[in-house]
Parts: sequence; structure tokens; C-alpha cells
Amino acid sequence: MPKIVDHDQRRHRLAEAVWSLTLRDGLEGVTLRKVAVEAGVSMGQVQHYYATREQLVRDALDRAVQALNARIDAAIRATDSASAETTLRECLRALLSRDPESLRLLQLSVAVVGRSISDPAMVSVLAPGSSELLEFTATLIAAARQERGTPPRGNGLIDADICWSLITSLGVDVAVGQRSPDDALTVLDYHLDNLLG
Amino acid sequence: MPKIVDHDQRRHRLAEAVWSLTLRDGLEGVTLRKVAVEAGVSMGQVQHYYATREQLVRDALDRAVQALNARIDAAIRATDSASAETTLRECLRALLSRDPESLRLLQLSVAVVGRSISDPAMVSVLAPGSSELLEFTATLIAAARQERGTPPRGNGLIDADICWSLITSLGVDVAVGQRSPDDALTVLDYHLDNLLG
DNA sequence: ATTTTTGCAATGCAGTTGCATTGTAATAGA
DNA sequence: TCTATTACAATGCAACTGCATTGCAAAAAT
Repeated sequence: MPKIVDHDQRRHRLAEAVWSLTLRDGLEGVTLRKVAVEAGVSMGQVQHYYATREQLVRDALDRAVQALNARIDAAIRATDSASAETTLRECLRALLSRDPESLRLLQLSVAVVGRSISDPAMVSVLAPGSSELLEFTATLIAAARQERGTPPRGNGLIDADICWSLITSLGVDVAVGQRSPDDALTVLDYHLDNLLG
Repeated sequence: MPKIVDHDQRRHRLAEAVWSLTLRDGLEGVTLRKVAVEAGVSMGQVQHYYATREQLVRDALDRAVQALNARIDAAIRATDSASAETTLRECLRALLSRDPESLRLLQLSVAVVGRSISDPAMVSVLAPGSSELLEFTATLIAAARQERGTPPRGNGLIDADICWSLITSLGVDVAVGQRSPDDALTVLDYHLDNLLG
């Protein structure tokens, strides 16, 4: 069997093109022809890897959210041996990274949220409600409070929920340019200081 | 001069049609012809009131955000004589109203956010960053803490900022159907109880 | 009663869209 | 070497798009 190419690499290139077009022209500005030009390939190649435009867009946005989640996981693993409080801070800060690529992914995730109001299938792409992450965060919060000598309080899962909801909202503000990353970090630190006593 | 009609009423009808189409088909599914059909008017009438499709969509989304803000204001005014804590709770709860029309407006606002990542002009439509509202909320928080006999603490403006960021995030979750209104209210109440001591 | 301005309605049109179809170069297996 | 399969490339097409244009009925102003 002939001419074996790396399918995943091709799809990734196309997804990158979709990302750029989405950020520049919006999701409705993503057309097969523009994607082909942006990726520097023929339109035939786009069709070869995706049967329909909808599948193309969905896979591209899916990859964006996955990539952002991977960055959060990486942030967690990067502070593996540190204190619980450091790990907690860093993994929440991951969403507010000043790295331009993270900002891109964050903006794309916002686009996914916007689309999900009319396309329920898009909701499944979003993973912030994953209960494992919430439980892990709750564990971190409890450990960090213990490190500070603060007694346990209330419902740790809700505390974790609030943390992620807060940085999600701050992340959206940063993504649309309505809040500076520095300001967002200030708000996050303020909240964590209160939370950890 | 002849045949005077209520321009604002006509535009409102068209905006309603844009809303329905946006929630059903997404922003990219809003076409002049579909808006005309949905509103039960001719395409000529749509063109008569809006020079371009872009102006039509922008005005419709603008009206949605304005309507949602009006509901928040109404919630504040409705509890005018109540305690600060009640006013605070109710005005934050306004975003999470179980009223279907509020949910519609909330979903449309989410669509605006999604669009604003590729259309910076859309950001101006969003008003959550209005400093007056933040200051007012900070005042409410301080008053509510005093009612409870809790001493002042930290930065009231940031506390207010966190409150609005939190309900914004909860509101998005509710809008996309990833969280029930009841769950969102539970989280909000938990946060307020911690905040007010 | 006539005119003139307003508020549409209807149609036309060029451009763009997603997708189907067809053709073809390259290469792995026989 | 032959062949079958993969990976595209090129083109075609019907449907739809936003917008321009034109026509026309109703009513306020004269």
C-alpha cells in the first residue's frame, strides 16, 4: 500500500489554519478555500481529510481545547514536587499564561463556548466540568490550608468549583482583551489568599 | 410627510427574529432572508431598516445585552428597601434567573462574547466592566458585612469584581446547559456566605 | 386634487459557498 | 514489472449569499 503520510500531522496543519482564520475572521469566516490557502495546500487536500466543513471546524476546535487542557496538565506536572499551594497557584495561573500561544488557545476556547449555545454537540468539547479535576483541586486546597495551619472549612468541592469558575471568567476577560493578565493574576491571588486563610 | 411608523418597534421585531435564529442556527445562520421569514416581513423591509447585515446583527446583539443589563437594574430597584445583603443576593441572582426570557438573553450574551474574539468592536457591547456597578456592589458588600457584624476586610472592589466574575462564569455554564440554575445558586450562596463572614 | 415623501415589495445579479466528480502522480505489495 | 491503492489536484455545479435597483401604494402637505 502506497504513499503513507502522517494523517495526524496533516490534520494538525489544517487545524492551525482554521485557528488563524477563526481568530481573524470568526467562525463564519472559515471556508474550505480560505483554509486551503492559509494552510498552503489545495482545497482537494482539505476535502480529503474532512468530509464536511462541519467536521473540519469541529476537529480544529476540539484540538484547541485539548491543547489548552494539556497545558494545564503540564503546569500541574511541572510543579510536582513543590508545595500544595504552589501547585494550586500555578495550575490556576496556567489559564492566564502570558504566552501568546496559550492566549490563542484561550480565545479559541471562548469561540467554542460561543458556538455551543446554538450547537449543543460543542458542549462536549468543553471539559472544565470534569469531576476529577475538581476533586484534585479540592485536595490541593485542603493541603494548602493545612500548610498554612488554617483549619478546614465548608465544602472543599465548592471551593474548587469557585476557583475554576473564577479563573474561567478571568480567562474570558483576558481573551477578549477586557482585562490585562496582570489584573487577572491580582484578582486570583487575592481570592486564593482569602481562601487559604 | 407620510405614513409614519414606529421605527424602534420594527427594529425590535427584526432583532427578535435575529435572536431566535442565532439561538437555533448560530450567528452564521443569520441571513437576511431567514430574518425576514422569521419576522414575518419581506426582505425589503429588513433592508429598509438596516443598510447591511452587519448592522442588523450588531444592533440585535446590542439590544440583547442592553435588555439583560436592564433586568439586572430592575432586580436592584425591586429590592430597594430591603437589607443590603438581600439586594446583593438578588442583583447577583438576576443573571441566573430561571425565567426563560432571561436565559435567552444570557445565551445571546454568550454569543456576543464568542464573537468578540474576532470582532473587537463587539467588546464595547459588553458592559460587565462598568466601574459604577463594581463600586455599587462593593458598597453593598461592605453594608452587608456591617449588617452581619463582620469587620471590614481586604479590598472591597476586588471582592465585588470576584462576585461578578463568579456569577458571569456560572451564568455561562447555565447558558450552555452544563450547569443547572439550582447548582449555580448553591455555589453563589456558598461564596456569599464566606464573603460576608 | 395634486404632489411629494415615506415605507416598503419584488426582482435581479454577481460573487461565494460546500460538496461531488473526475483525473492523475506516486508508491507499496504481488 | 505490474497492479492496486493512496493521496491528492482540478474543475464543475447548484444553491445561496448580501446588496442594488426598481416599482409602487399610502398618506401628509400643499
